Amino acid sequence: MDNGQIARVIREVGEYIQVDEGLSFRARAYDRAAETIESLVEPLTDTYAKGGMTALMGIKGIGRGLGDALEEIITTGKSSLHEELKRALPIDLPALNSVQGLGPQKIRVLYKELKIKNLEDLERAATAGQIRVLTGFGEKSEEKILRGVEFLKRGAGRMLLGDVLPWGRNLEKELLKLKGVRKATLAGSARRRRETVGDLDMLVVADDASPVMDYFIAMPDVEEILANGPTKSAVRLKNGLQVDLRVVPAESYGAALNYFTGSRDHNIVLRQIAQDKGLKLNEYGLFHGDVAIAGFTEEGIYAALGLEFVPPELRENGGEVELARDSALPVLIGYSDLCGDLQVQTSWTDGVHSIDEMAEAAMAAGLDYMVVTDHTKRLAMMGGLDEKKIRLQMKEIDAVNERLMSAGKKFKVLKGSECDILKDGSLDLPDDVLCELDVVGVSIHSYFDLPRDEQTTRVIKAITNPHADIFFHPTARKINARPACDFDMEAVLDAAAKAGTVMEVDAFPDRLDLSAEYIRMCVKRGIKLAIDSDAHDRAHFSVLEYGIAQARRGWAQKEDIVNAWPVEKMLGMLKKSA
DNA sequence: GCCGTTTTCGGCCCGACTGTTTTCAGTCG
Repeated sequence: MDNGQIARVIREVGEYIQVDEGLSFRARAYDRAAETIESLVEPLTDTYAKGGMTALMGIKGIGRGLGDALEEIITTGKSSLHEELKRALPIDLPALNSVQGLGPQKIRVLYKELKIKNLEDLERAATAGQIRVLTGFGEKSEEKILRGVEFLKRGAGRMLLGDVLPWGRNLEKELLKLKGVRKATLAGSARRRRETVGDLDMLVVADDASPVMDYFIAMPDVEEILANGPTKSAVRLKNGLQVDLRVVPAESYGAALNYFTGSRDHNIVLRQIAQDKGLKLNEYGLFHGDVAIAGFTEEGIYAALGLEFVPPELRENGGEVELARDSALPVLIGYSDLCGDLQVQTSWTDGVHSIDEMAEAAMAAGLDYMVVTDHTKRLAMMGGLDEKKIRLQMKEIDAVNERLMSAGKKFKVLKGSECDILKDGSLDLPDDVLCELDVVGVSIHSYFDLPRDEQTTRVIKAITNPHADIFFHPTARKINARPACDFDMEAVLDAAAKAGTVMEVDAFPDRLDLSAEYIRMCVKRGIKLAIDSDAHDRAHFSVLEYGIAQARRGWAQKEDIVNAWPVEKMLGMLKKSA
């Protein structure tokens, strides 16, 4: 069992307890433990294998009781407490909990009074008007439940950051045009640049909140108004995205921004620190008694808590607060630090534009070099390049560079390949061709679901090939569409470290591959990374921003990223196989 | 259920909005 699965069991136990006895501190302890387990880098099974119960209880928030429960889950694969709670309360709790407006108390009443166990029961009872007569419910809550079930049936889940961030930025601009609006800032998980977001949180400073609210709930994209109060409103857009808006006074802007950026766990730790200092932190400021001692800016909040400013991308309670206390946070790779792009497709295969056009676009994006990495022959339907064609392309690249030079441009186009990894881990181009290339990327486009051992062997063989410089989009996942290839990442990273192979952070919004967790593992091992656009169109260089965000979430610094370096230094870092 | 440079007991993050109530519990973030 991985940490995510273990955390899910623990969280569910907490939720059953909540239905059973209300929001007790016992229930909260399970919930917090689940959060903690999710944020752990090391697999809990390894922790237990190495240090047993003592190691489990060494984790903050895990004591005797939760330690016992975890030990049972790790050794037997299930939890008797979990089973027992499910027997006593035979309901599909995760499903019912996912209905907006339904929480543990209402779920309990629905089960006790109407024997509602799942979404089907819920919808039937609501349609039959049985819910409105229960105490604590009414006509409106019954309608809300029906809308909630309807929404779930449409299956809208978390959306890609790349799909919603542009919309959020546009909303910032529109709000700033309104009279009396002084600030409009996107907060929440979008500001932390999570790869997917469940909703958008917009924070506004305005002299008068009501025109802001009027504009917000009347936007053309709004399908449903979920809440509309004097300082806080929430809407659901036609595409299913929920957007929350909050208006605060200027003196609270920093505190509110911090509060609404989260994450929840990061905030809880900050509040505990405030409490330890005899202070109180909320979205209006940091208070000593009734006196605000910070609140205008986020920087002021952190400073008053004795902490270094924590970049939003790090605020996941993954050890950042402890380092901030020691002023020891890493200096993250910056959003304008990239000098080159090591994965670019052209019209030679499945890209839209010519090498010249892509070079122009890369220059316009502020880059000094790019590597042309078209697909290889196994991808026949994309016109993958064989030995002959790639040699022709190399000549074309020489010609492009000559044209650039004679035009007085410093920009350089490098010769490369996105060389297919075959089923047995060998590469799709012969050694003598690979030798002539500046940068060889290797990647998986087939046999995604080999058995774990076989996939691990395949990947290690490919990336330890003396010609393989970079492992492109390593897990080959597509967010919300295709799961990651199953291989032993620890073993692969050990092999990469030994062979000097660079790991890629593919910046495309539906890939973002590696994930932040794996990036952090690379950083810890000293493995170098490349942040690439995987551009198939000249407009795609803009996605580099998402790759940089992902690298920042993985704690990467400029020296970890090879394409944040000048071209000679970057090339010097690659394998000397040519 | 967890935790402790005051504590092994008595705390545990905090506030807005809704709907159902007639002063507030439940939900959400």
